[in-house]
Amino acid sequence: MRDRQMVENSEVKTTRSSAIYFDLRSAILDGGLTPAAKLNVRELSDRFDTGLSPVREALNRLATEGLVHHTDNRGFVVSPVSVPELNDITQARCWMNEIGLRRSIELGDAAWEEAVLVTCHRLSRTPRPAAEATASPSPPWDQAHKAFHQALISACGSNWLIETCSQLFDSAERYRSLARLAGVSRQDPRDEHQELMTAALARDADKAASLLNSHFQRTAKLVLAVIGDRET
Amino acid sequence: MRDRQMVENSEVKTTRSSAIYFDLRSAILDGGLTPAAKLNVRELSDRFDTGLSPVREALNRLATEGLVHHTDNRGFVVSPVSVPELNDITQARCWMNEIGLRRSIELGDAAWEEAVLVTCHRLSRTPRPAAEATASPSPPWDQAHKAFHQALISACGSNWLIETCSQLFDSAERYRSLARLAGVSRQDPRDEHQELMTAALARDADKAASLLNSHFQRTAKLVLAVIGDRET
DNA sequence: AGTCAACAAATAATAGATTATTTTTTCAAT
DNA sequence: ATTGAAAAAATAATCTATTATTTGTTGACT
Repeated sequence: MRDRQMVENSEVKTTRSSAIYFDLRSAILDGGLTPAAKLNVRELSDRFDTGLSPVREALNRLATEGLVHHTDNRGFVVSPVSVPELNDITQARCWMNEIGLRRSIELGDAAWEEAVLVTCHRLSRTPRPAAEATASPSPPWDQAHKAFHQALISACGSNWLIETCSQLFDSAERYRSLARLAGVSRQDPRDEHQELMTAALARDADKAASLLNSHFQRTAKLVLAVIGDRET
Repeated sequence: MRDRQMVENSEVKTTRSSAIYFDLRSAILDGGLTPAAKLNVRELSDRFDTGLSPVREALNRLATEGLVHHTDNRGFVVSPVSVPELNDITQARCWMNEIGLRRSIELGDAAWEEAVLVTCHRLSRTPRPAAEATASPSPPWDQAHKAFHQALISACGSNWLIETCSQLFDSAERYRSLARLAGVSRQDPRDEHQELMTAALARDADKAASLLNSHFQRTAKLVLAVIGDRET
Protein backbone atom coordinates (compact mmCIF):
# COMPACT_ATOMS: atom_id res chain seq x y z
CA MET A 1 0.00 0.00 0.00
CA ARG A 2 1.94 2.93 -1.16
CA ASP A 3 0.63 5.67 -3.36
CA ARG A 4 -2.47 4.01 -4.63
CA GLN A 5 -4.35 7.26 -4.76
CA MET A 6 -2.08 8.46 -7.49
CA VAL A 7 -2.51 5.36 -9.56
CA GLU A 8 -5.88 6.59 -10.84
CA ASN A 9 -5.84 7.48 -14.48
CA SER A 10 -6.18 11.19 -13.90
CA GLU A 11 -4.88 13.22 -11.00
CA VAL A 12 -8.05 12.73 -9.00
CA LYS A 13 -7.32 13.58 -5.42
CA THR A 14 -9.85 12.07 -3.13
CA THR A 15 -10.15 9.74 -0.20
CA ARG A 16 -10.90 6.07 -0.44
CA SER A 17 -14.06 6.59 1.57
CA SER A 18 -15.42 8.97 -1.01
CA ALA A 19 -14.39 6.80 -3.93
CA ILE A 20 -16.11 3.78 -2.43
CA TYR A 21 -19.11 5.89 -1.54
CA PHE A 22 -19.62 6.93 -5.14
CA ASP A 23 -18.93 3.46 -6.46
CA LEU A 24 -21.44 1.84 -4.14
CA ARG A 25 -23.91 4.58 -4.79
CA SER A 26 -24.02 4.11 -8.51
CA ALA A 27 -24.00 0.35 -8.10
CA ILE A 28 -27.15 0.66 -6.04
CA LEU A 29 -28.77 3.18 -8.34
CA ASP A 30 -28.19 1.22 -11.53
CA GLY A 31 -29.21 -2.07 -10.01
CA GLY A 32 -25.79 -3.66 -9.79
CA LEU A 33 -26.51 -4.22 -6.12
CA THR A 34 -29.96 -5.66 -5.76
CA PRO A 35 -32.41 -4.46 -3.11
CA ALA A 36 -32.25 -6.16 0.27
CA ALA A 37 -28.81 -7.61 -0.49
CA LYS A 38 -26.62 -7.99 2.54
CA LEU A 39 -23.58 -5.74 2.54
CA ASN A 40 -20.76 -7.51 4.29
CA VAL A 41 -18.11 -5.00 5.22
CA ARG A 42 -15.23 -7.42 4.93
CA GLU A 43 -16.31 -8.70 1.54
CA LEU A 44 -16.59 -5.17 0.27
CA SER A 45 -13.21 -4.20 1.63
CA ASP A 46 -11.74 -7.21 -0.18
CA ARG A 47 -13.49 -6.30 -3.41
CA PHE A 48 -12.26 -2.72 -3.22
CA ASP A 49 -8.86 -3.82 -2.01
CA THR A 50 -8.94 -1.56 0.99
CA GLY A 51 -9.41 -1.64 4.74
CA LEU A 52 -12.59 -1.77 6.75
CA SER A 53 -12.74 1.86 7.78
CA PRO A 54 -13.36 3.46 4.39
CA VAL A 55 -16.07 0.95 3.54
CA ARG A 56 -17.75 1.59 6.84
CA GLU A 57 -17.70 5.33 6.31
CA ALA A 58 -19.13 5.01 2.84
CA LEU A 59 -21.91 2.77 4.11
CA ASN A 60 -22.71 5.18 6.89
CA ARG A 61 -23.17 7.98 4.43
CA LEU A 62 -25.36 5.88 2.21
CA ALA A 63 -27.42 4.84 5.21
CA THR A 64 -28.10 8.43 6.21
CA GLU A 65 -29.04 9.10 2.62
CA GLY A 66 -31.50 6.23 2.64
CA LEU A 67 -30.02 4.02 -0.05
CA VAL A 68 -28.77 1.57 2.53
CA HIS A 69 -30.33 0.39 5.76
CA HIS A 70 -28.39 0.00 8.93
CA THR A 71 -29.26 -1.61 12.21
CA ASP A 72 -26.93 -1.40 15.17
CA ASN A 73 -24.91 -4.56 15.55
CA ARG A 74 -26.62 -6.08 12.57
CA GLY A 75 -24.85 -4.40 9.75
CA PHE A 76 -25.83 -2.92 6.43
CA VAL A 77 -28.30 -3.94 3.76
CA VAL A 78 -29.24 -2.40 0.44
CA SER A 79 -32.54 -0.67 1.07
CA PRO A 80 -35.39 -2.89 0.00
CA VAL A 81 -37.95 -1.73 -2.52
CA SER A 82 -41.68 -1.87 -2.07
CA VAL A 83 -44.83 -0.78 -3.80
CA PRO A 84 -45.81 1.55 -0.96
CA GLU A 85 -42.44 3.24 -1.11
CA LEU A 86 -42.67 3.65 -4.84
CA ASN A 87 -46.04 5.28 -4.43
CA ASP A 88 -44.69 7.47 -1.67
CA ILE A 89 -41.76 8.59 -3.77
CA THR A 90 -43.95 9.27 -6.76
CA GLN A 91 -46.38 11.30 -4.72
CA ALA A 92 -43.61 13.34 -3.16
CA ARG A 93 -41.97 13.90 -6.54
CA CYS A 94 -45.20 15.22 -7.98
CA TRP A 95 -45.76 17.61 -5.12
CA MET A 96 -42.27 18.97 -4.82
CA ASN A 97 -41.37 19.15 -8.47
CA GLU A 98 -44.63 20.92 -9.18
CA ILE A 99 -43.79 23.61 -6.68
CA GLY A 100 -40.27 23.93 -8.05
CA LEU A 101 -41.50 24.09 -11.61
CA ARG A 102 -44.22 26.65 -10.94
CA ARG A 103 -41.88 28.91 -9.04
CA SER A 104 -39.23 28.57 -11.72
CA ILE A 105 -41.69 29.45 -14.44
CA GLU A 106 -42.60 32.44 -12.34
CA LEU A 107 -39.12 33.57 -11.41
CA GLY A 108 -36.89 32.06 -14.08
CA ASP A 109 -34.73 34.46 -16.04
CA ALA A 110 -32.95 34.06 -19.35
CA ALA A 111 -30.30 31.84 -17.81
CA TRP A 112 -32.98 29.44 -16.60
CA GLU A 113 -34.58 29.29 -20.03
CA GLU A 114 -31.25 28.53 -21.59
CA ALA A 115 -30.48 25.84 -19.06
CA VAL A 116 -33.79 24.13 -19.73
CA LEU A 117 -33.27 24.38 -23.45
CA VAL A 118 -29.72 23.10 -23.41
CA THR A 119 -30.27 20.21 -21.03
CA CYS A 120 -33.30 19.12 -23.02
CA HIS A 121 -31.32 19.22 -26.21
CA ARG A 122 -28.47 17.26 -24.71
CA LEU A 123 -30.91 14.69 -23.42
CA SER A 124 -32.41 14.20 -26.86
CA ARG A 125 -28.95 13.80 -28.34
CA THR A 126 -27.75 11.29 -25.80
CA PRO A 127 -28.30 7.80 -27.17
CA ARG A 128 -30.53 5.70 -25.05
CA PRO A 129 -29.68 2.03 -24.89
CA ALA A 130 -31.96 0.27 -27.34
CA ALA A 131 -34.88 -1.41 -25.67
CA GLU A 132 -33.97 -4.68 -27.33
CA ALA A 133 -30.35 -4.50 -26.32
CA THR A 134 -29.04 -5.94 -23.13
CA ALA A 135 -30.37 -4.30 -20.04
CA SER A 136 -27.23 -2.37 -19.42
CA PRO A 137 -27.24 0.90 -17.57
CA SER A 138 -26.55 4.06 -19.50
CA PRO A 139 -24.93 6.55 -17.16
CA PRO A 140 -24.69 9.27 -19.80
CA TRP A 141 -28.40 9.15 -20.51
CA ASP A 142 -29.34 8.93 -16.85
CA GLN A 143 -27.11 11.87 -16.14
CA ALA A 144 -28.61 13.95 -18.93
CA HIS A 145 -32.07 12.94 -17.80
CA LYS A 146 -31.45 14.13 -14.29
CA ALA A 147 -29.81 17.32 -15.50
CA PHE A 148 -32.92 18.23 -17.46
CA HIS A 149 -35.31 17.57 -14.61
CA GLN A 150 -33.16 19.53 -12.22
CA ALA A 151 -32.87 22.39 -14.69
CA LEU A 152 -36.63 22.67 -14.79
CA ILE A 153 -36.81 23.52 -11.09
CA SER A 154 -33.47 25.28 -10.82
CA ALA A 155 -34.93 28.79 -10.64
CA CYS A 156 -37.38 28.07 -7.82
CA GLY A 157 -35.24 29.95 -5.32
CA SER A 158 -34.82 27.20 -2.74
CA ASN A 159 -31.73 25.05 -2.64
CA TRP A 160 -33.48 22.84 -0.15
CA LEU A 161 -36.23 22.04 -2.59
CA ILE A 162 -33.73 21.43 -5.35
CA GLU A 163 -31.71 19.13 -3.16
CA THR A 164 -34.79 17.24 -2.01
CA CYS A 165 -35.90 16.74 -5.59
CA SER A 166 -32.43 15.49 -6.42
CA GLN A 167 -32.65 12.86 -3.72
CA LEU A 168 -36.12 11.90 -4.83
CA PHE A 169 -34.88 11.55 -8.38
CA ASP A 170 -32.15 9.19 -7.27
CA SER A 171 -34.52 7.13 -5.19
CA ALA A 172 -36.78 6.80 -8.21
CA GLU A 173 -33.80 5.96 -10.38
CA ARG A 174 -33.33 2.77 -8.41
CA TYR A 175 -36.84 1.70 -9.30
CA ARG A 176 -36.36 2.61 -12.95
CA SER A 177 -33.29 0.40 -13.02
CA LEU A 178 -35.35 -2.44 -11.70
CA ALA A 179 -37.75 -2.07 -14.59
CA ARG A 180 -34.90 -1.85 -17.04
CA LEU A 181 -33.31 -5.00 -15.67
CA ALA A 182 -36.64 -6.75 -16.14
CA GLY A 183 -36.59 -5.69 -19.76
CA VAL A 184 -39.49 -3.29 -19.38
CA SER A 185 -38.91 0.00 -21.12
CA ARG A 186 -41.00 2.91 -22.15
CA GLN A 187 -42.18 3.07 -25.74
CA ASP A 188 -42.20 6.85 -25.87
CA PRO A 189 -44.59 7.44 -28.70
CA ARG A 190 -43.82 11.11 -28.37
CA ASP A 191 -41.05 12.80 -26.47
CA GLU A 192 -42.50 13.86 -23.13
CA HIS A 193 -39.42 15.85 -22.24
CA GLN A 194 -39.66 17.96 -25.35
CA GLU A 195 -43.28 18.77 -24.59
CA LEU A 196 -42.38 19.65 -21.05
CA MET A 197 -39.64 21.95 -22.21
CA THR A 198 -41.95 23.70 -24.61
CA ALA A 199 -44.66 24.28 -22.02
CA ALA A 200 -42.13 25.51 -19.48
CA LEU A 201 -40.52 27.99 -21.84
CA ALA A 202 -43.96 29.15 -22.93
CA ARG A 203 -44.52 29.89 -19.23
CA ASP A 204 -47.63 27.78 -19.27
CA ALA A 205 -47.45 26.70 -15.65
CA ASP A 206 -50.62 24.64 -15.54
CA LYS A 207 -49.82 22.67 -18.63
CA ALA A 208 -46.20 22.12 -17.65
CA ALA A 209 -47.17 20.97 -14.17
CA SER A 210 -49.73 18.59 -15.53
CA LEU A 211 -47.26 17.15 -18.02
CA LEU A 212 -44.69 16.71 -15.30
CA ASN A 213 -47.09 14.92 -12.99
CA SER A 214 -48.23 12.47 -15.63
CA HIS A 215 -44.62 11.94 -16.60
CA PHE A 216 -43.83 10.81 -13.07
CA GLN A 217 -46.94 8.73 -12.77
CA ARG A 218 -46.41 7.00 -16.08
CA THR A 219 -42.93 5.98 -14.99
CA ALA A 220 -44.27 4.68 -11.71
CA LYS A 221 -46.91 2.59 -13.46
CA LEU A 222 -44.24 1.04 -15.62
CA VAL A 223 -42.21 0.02 -12.61
CA LEU A 224 -45.27 -1.15 -10.75
CA ALA A 225 -45.94 -3.65 -13.49
CA VAL A 226 -42.56 -5.17 -12.69
CA ILE A 227 -42.35 -5.16 -8.93
CA GLY A 228 -46.07 -5.40 -8.29
CA ASP A 229 -45.88 -9.12 -8.85
CA ARG A 230 -42.98 -10.15 -6.71
CA GLU A 231 -43.19 -7.61 -3.92
CA THR A 232 -46.13 -6.95 -1.72
CA MET B 1 -12.40 -1.13 27.99
CA ARG B 2 -14.72 -3.88 28.99
CA ASP B 3 -18.46 -3.68 29.15
CA ARG B 4 -18.94 0.03 28.92
CA GLN B 5 -22.12 -0.33 26.99
CA MET B 6 -23.79 -1.88 30.00
CA VAL B 7 -22.71 0.87 32.31
CA GLU B 8 -25.46 3.16 31.05
CA ASN B 9 -28.18 3.76 33.57
CA SER B 10 -30.82 1.75 31.74
CA GLU B 11 -30.35 -1.33 29.62
CA VAL B 12 -29.92 0.69 26.45
CA LYS B 13 -28.33 -1.51 23.83
CA THR B 14 -26.74 0.55 21.16
CA THR B 15 -23.40 1.21 19.56
CA ARG B 16 -21.01 3.94 20.50
CA SER B 17 -21.33 5.40 17.02
CA SER B 18 -25.03 5.89 17.48
CA ALA B 19 -24.69 7.28 20.96
CA ILE B 20 -22.13 9.82 19.84
CA TYR B 21 -24.22 10.60 16.79
CA PHE B 22 -27.19 11.56 18.93
CA ASP B 23 -25.07 13.44 21.41
CA LEU B 24 -23.38 15.52 18.76
CA ARG B 25 -26.65 16.01 16.99
CA SER B 26 -28.42 17.55 19.93
CA ALA B 27 -25.34 19.55 20.82
CA ILE B 28 -25.47 21.11 17.38
CA LEU B 29 -29.21 21.62 17.45
CA ASP B 30 -29.32 23.33 20.82
CA GLY B 31 -26.33 25.50 20.13
CA GLY B 32 -23.85 23.74 22.37
CA LEU B 33 -21.61 23.46 19.34
CA THR B 34 -21.49 26.76 17.57
CA PRO B 35 -21.74 27.09 13.79
CA ALA B 36 -18.49 26.85 11.84
CA ALA B 37 -16.67 25.33 14.81
CA LYS B 38 -13.92 22.92 13.86
CA LEU B 39 -14.60 19.34 14.87
CA ASN B 40 -11.35 17.66 15.67
CA VAL B 41 -11.82 13.92 15.66
CA ARG B 42 -9.20 13.23 18.27
CA GLU B 43 -10.51 15.87 20.65
CA LEU B 44 -13.99 14.47 20.32
CA SER B 45 -12.83 10.93 20.90
CA ASP B 46 -11.09 12.11 24.04
CA ARG B 47 -14.16 13.95 25.23
CA PHE B 48 -16.36 10.91 24.65
CA ASP B 49 -13.71 8.60 26.00
CA THR B 50 -13.73 6.38 22.96
CA GLY B 51 -11.75 5.60 19.83
CA LEU B 52 -11.63 7.42 16.54
CA SER B 53 -13.89 5.15 14.52
CA PRO B 54 -17.18 5.80 16.29
CA VAL B 55 -16.63 9.53 16.20
CA ARG B 56 -15.80 9.38 12.54
CA GLU B 57 -18.92 7.38 11.77
CA ALA B 58 -21.11 9.75 13.71
CA LEU B 59 -19.62 12.72 11.90
CA ASN B 60 -20.13 11.06 8.55
CA ARG B 61 -23.80 10.58 9.28
CA LEU B 62 -24.19 14.15 10.42
CA ALA B 63 -22.40 15.34 7.31
CA THR B 64 -24.76 13.46 5.01
CA GLU B 65 -27.61 14.95 7.00
CA GLY B 66 -26.26 18.45 6.53
CA LEU B 67 -25.61 19.46 10.12
CA VAL B 68 -21.88 19.10 9.62
CA HIS B 69 -19.67 19.89 6.67
CA HIS B 70 -16.93 17.63 5.49
CA THR B 71 -14.14 18.13 3.01
CA ASP B 72 -11.84 15.31 2.03
CA ASN B 73 -8.58 15.47 3.92
CA ARG B 74 -9.68 18.57 5.69
CA GLY B 75 -11.99 17.19 8.30
CA PHE B 76 -15.29 18.17 9.77
CA VAL B 77 -16.86 21.47 10.71
CA VAL B 78 -20.22 22.38 12.22
CA SER B 79 -22.29 23.68 9.33
CA PRO B 80 -22.20 27.44 9.24
CA VAL B 81 -25.38 29.48 9.38
CA SER B 82 -26.33 32.25 7.01
CA VAL B 83 -29.20 34.54 6.24
CA PRO B 84 -29.71 33.04 2.78
CA GLU B 85 -29.92 29.57 4.24
CA LEU B 86 -32.39 30.69 6.85
CA ASN B 87 -34.56 32.16 4.14
CA ASP B 88 -34.19 29.01 2.11
CA ILE B 89 -35.21 26.82 5.01
CA THR B 90 -38.14 29.03 5.86
CA GLN B 91 -39.36 29.04 2.30
CA ALA B 92 -39.09 25.28 2.02
CA ARG B 93 -40.83 24.79 5.35
CA CYS B 94 -43.75 26.91 4.23
CA TRP B 95 -44.15 25.03 0.97
CA MET B 96 -43.78 21.54 2.30
CA ASN B 97 -45.67 21.90 5.53
CA GLU B 98 -48.52 23.56 3.70
CA ILE B 99 -48.86 20.57 1.41
CA GLY B 100 -48.65 18.19 4.33
CA LEU B 101 -51.18 20.15 6.32
CA ARG B 102 -53.67 20.49 3.49
CA ARG B 103 -53.51 16.81 2.64
CA SER B 104 -53.82 15.88 6.28
CA ILE B 105 -56.86 18.08 6.71
CA GLU B 106 -58.27 16.37 3.66
CA LEU B 107 -57.37 12.79 4.56
CA GLY B 108 -56.97 12.83 8.32
CA ASP B 109 -59.12 10.44 10.30
CA ALA B 110 -60.06 10.40 13.96
CA ALA B 111 -56.60 9.20 14.95
CA TRP B 112 -55.06 12.21 13.27
CA GLU B 113 -57.41 14.59 15.04
CA GLU B 114 -56.56 13.02 18.35
CA ALA B 115 -52.85 13.20 17.68
CA VAL B 116 -53.09 16.88 16.87
CA LEU B 117 -55.18 17.52 19.94
CA VAL B 118 -52.96 15.58 22.29
CA THR B 119 -49.65 16.93 21.07
CA CYS B 120 -50.99 20.46 21.23
CA HIS B 121 -52.16 19.93 24.76
CA ARG B 122 -48.85 18.45 25.80
CA LEU B 123 -47.04 21.35 24.26
CA SER B 124 -49.13 23.86 26.18
CA ARG B 125 -48.45 21.95 29.41
CA THR B 126 -44.73 21.71 28.90
CA PRO B 127 -43.04 24.56 30.73
CA ARG B 128 -41.04 26.79 28.49
CA PRO B 129 -37.90 28.25 30.02
CA ALA B 130 -38.77 31.72 31.18
CA ALA B 131 -37.61 34.41 28.81
CA GLU B 132 -35.77 36.12 31.64
CA ALA B 133 -34.08 32.97 32.80
CA THR B 134 -30.73 31.80 31.54
CA ALA B 135 -30.68 30.87 27.90
CA SER B 136 -30.69 27.20 28.58
CA PRO B 137 -32.11 24.72 26.10
CA SER B 138 -35.34 22.99 26.99
CA PRO B 139 -35.35 19.58 25.33
CA PRO B 140 -38.80 18.67 26.65
CA TRP B 141 -40.38 21.75 25.15
CA ASP B 142 -38.50 21.43 21.88
CA GLN B 143 -39.55 17.83 21.66
CA ALA B 144 -43.19 18.63 22.33
CA HIS B 145 -43.00 21.46 19.84
CA LYS B 146 -41.72 19.20 17.12
CA ALA B 147 -44.22 16.49 17.97
CA PHE B 148 -47.08 18.93 17.46
CA HIS B 149 -45.82 20.20 14.12
CA GLN B 150 -45.21 16.69 12.90
CA ALA B 151 -48.65 15.60 14.06
CA LEU B 152 -50.23 18.31 11.93
CA ILE B 153 -48.86 16.77 8.74
CA SER B 154 -48.87 13.16 9.86
CA ALA B 155 -51.91 12.17 7.79
CA CYS B 156 -50.64 13.53 4.49
CA GLY B 157 -49.92 10.06 3.18
CA SER B 158 -46.26 10.51 2.30
CA ASN B 159 -43.51 9.39 4.60
CA TRP B 160 -41.06 11.22 2.41
CA LEU B 161 -42.76 14.52 3.00
CA ILE B 162 -43.00 13.85 6.71
CA GLU B 163 -39.33 12.97 6.87
CA THR B 164 -38.34 16.02 4.86
CA CYS B 165 -40.34 18.28 7.14
CA SER B 166 -38.67 16.65 10.10
CA GLN B 167 -35.25 17.49 8.73
CA LEU B 168 -36.35 20.99 7.95
CA PHE B 169 -37.66 21.38 11.48
CA ASP B 170 -34.30 20.35 12.88
CA SER B 171 -32.41 22.68 10.59
CA ALA B 172 -34.61 25.52 11.75
CA GLU B 173 -34.16 24.44 15.34
CA ARG B 174 -30.50 25.30 15.07
CA TYR B 175 -31.39 28.84 14.14
CA ARG B 176 -33.95 29.12 16.92
CA SER B 177 -31.27 28.10 19.39
CA LEU B 178 -29.10 30.87 18.09
CA ALA B 179 -31.81 33.37 18.85
CA ARG B 180 -32.38 31.86 22.27
CA LEU B 181 -28.68 32.06 23.09
CA ALA B 182 -28.80 35.72 22.13
CA GLY B 183 -31.61 36.22 24.61
CA VAL B 184 -34.20 36.89 21.94
CA SER B 185 -37.45 35.12 22.57
CA ARG B 186 -40.95 35.34 21.28
CA GLN B 187 -43.47 37.26 23.30
CA ASP B 188 -46.39 35.11 22.24
CA PRO B 189 -49.25 37.48 22.91
CA ARG B 190 -51.58 34.70 21.92
CA ASP B 191 -50.84 31.03 21.47
CA GLU B 192 -50.28 30.45 17.80
CA HIS B 193 -50.21 26.72 18.21
CA GLN B 194 -53.62 26.66 19.81
CA GLU B 195 -55.07 28.67 16.94
CA LEU B 196 -53.43 26.36 14.46
CA MET B 197 -54.86 23.33 16.17
CA THR B 198 -58.33 24.82 16.17
CA ALA B 199 -58.24 25.69 12.50
CA ALA B 200 -56.89 22.28 11.56
CA LEU B 201 -59.51 20.38 13.52
CA ALA B 202 -62.19 22.63 12.05
CA ARG B 203 -60.87 21.45 8.66
CA ASP B 204 -60.38 25.04 7.61
CA ALA B 205 -57.46 24.38 5.27
CA ASP B 206 -56.95 27.92 4.05
CA LYS B 207 -56.93 29.43 7.49
CA ALA B 208 -54.71 26.71 8.94
CA ALA B 209 -52.23 27.02 6.08
CA SER B 210 -52.07 30.75 6.43
CA LEU B 211 -51.54 30.52 10.18
CA LEU B 212 -48.80 27.97 9.67
CA ASN B 213 -46.98 30.08 7.11
CA SER B 214 -47.01 33.19 9.26
CA HIS B 215 -45.89 31.11 12.20
CA PHE B 216 -42.80 30.05 10.28
CA GLN B 217 -42.14 33.48 8.96
CA ARG B 218 -42.50 35.13 12.32
CA THR B 219 -39.93 32.76 13.76
CA ALA B 220 -37.57 33.47 10.90
CA LYS B 221 -37.88 37.21 11.42
CA LEU B 222 -37.02 36.79 15.05
CA VAL B 223 -33.85 34.91 14.21
CA LEU B 224 -32.98 37.29 11.43
CA ALA B 225 -32.87 40.11 13.93
CA VAL B 226 -30.11 38.20 15.69
CA ILE B 227 -27.93 36.83 12.93
CA GLY B 228 -28.66 39.55 10.41
CA ASP B 229 -26.11 41.74 12.09
CA ARG B 230 -23.12 39.50 12.42
CA GLU B 231 -23.55 37.29 9.38
CA THR B 232 -23.82 38.42 5.82
C1' DA C 1 11.30 43.29 3.38
C1' DG C 2 9.39 39.77 0.35
C1' DT C 3 9.19 35.21 -2.01
C1' DC C 4 9.71 30.48 -2.23
C1' DA C 5 11.47 25.97 -1.33
C1' DA C 6 12.48 22.62 2.09
C1' DC C 7 11.41 20.99 6.26
C1' DA C 8 8.56 20.18 10.53
C1' DA C 9 4.32 19.73 12.97
C1' DA C 10 -0.41 18.82 13.06
C1' DT C 11 -4.26 16.69 11.43
C1' DA C 12 -6.89 13.37 8.58
C1' DA C 13 -7.43 8.78 6.63
C1' DT C 14 -6.54 3.95 6.64
C1' DA C 15 -5.03 -0.93 7.98
C1' DG C 16 -5.37 -4.66 10.60
C1' DA C 17 -5.80 -6.65 15.11
C1' DT C 18 -9.01 -6.91 19.00
C1' DT C 19 -13.31 -6.95 21.35
C1' DA C 20 -18.43 -7.27 21.48
C1' DT C 21 -22.56 -8.92 19.73
C1' DT C 22 -25.53 -11.80 17.18
C1' DT C 23 -26.50 -16.02 14.84
C1' DT C 24 -25.93 -20.82 14.23
C1' DT C 25 -24.94 -25.26 15.80
C1' DT C 26 -24.63 -28.89 19.07
C1' DC C 27 -26.38 -31.81 22.32
C1' DA C 28 -28.71 -33.19 26.36
C1' DA C 29 -33.30 -33.48 28.60
C1' DT C 30 -38.02 -34.04 27.98
C1' DA D 1 -39.01 -35.45 17.44
C1' DT D 2 -38.93 -31.05 20.08
C1' DT D 3 -37.30 -27.75 23.10
C1' DG D 4 -33.80 -25.09 25.31
C1' DA D 5 -29.32 -24.13 27.20
C1' DA D 6 -24.56 -23.91 26.18
C1' DA D 7 -20.90 -23.62 23.07
C1' DA D 8 -19.03 -22.32 18.64
C1' DA D 9 -18.85 -19.67 14.59
C1' DA D 10 -19.73 -15.64 12.15
C1' DT D 11 -20.27 -10.99 11.85
C1' DA D 12 -20.21 -6.19 13.57
C1' DA D 13 -17.97 -2.63 16.17
C1' DT D 14 -14.07 -0.59 18.02
C1' DC D 15 -9.16 0.34 19.16
C1' DT D 16 -4.50 1.47 18.18
C1' DA D 17 -0.75 2.04 15.27
C1' DT D 18 0.55 3.55 10.80
C1' DT D 19 0.40 6.14 6.64
C1' DA D 20 -0.99 10.15 3.84
C1' DT D 21 -2.13 14.84 3.45
C1' DT D 22 -2.35 19.46 4.67
C1' DT D 23 -0.81 23.37 7.25
C1' DG D 24 2.66 26.07 9.47
C1' DT D 25 7.54 27.49 9.92
C1' DT D 26 12.14 28.32 9.00
C1' DG D 27 15.78 30.17 6.43
C1' DA D 28 18.22 30.86 2.08
C1' DC D 29 17.86 33.80 -1.82
C1' DT D 30 16.37 38.06 -4.39
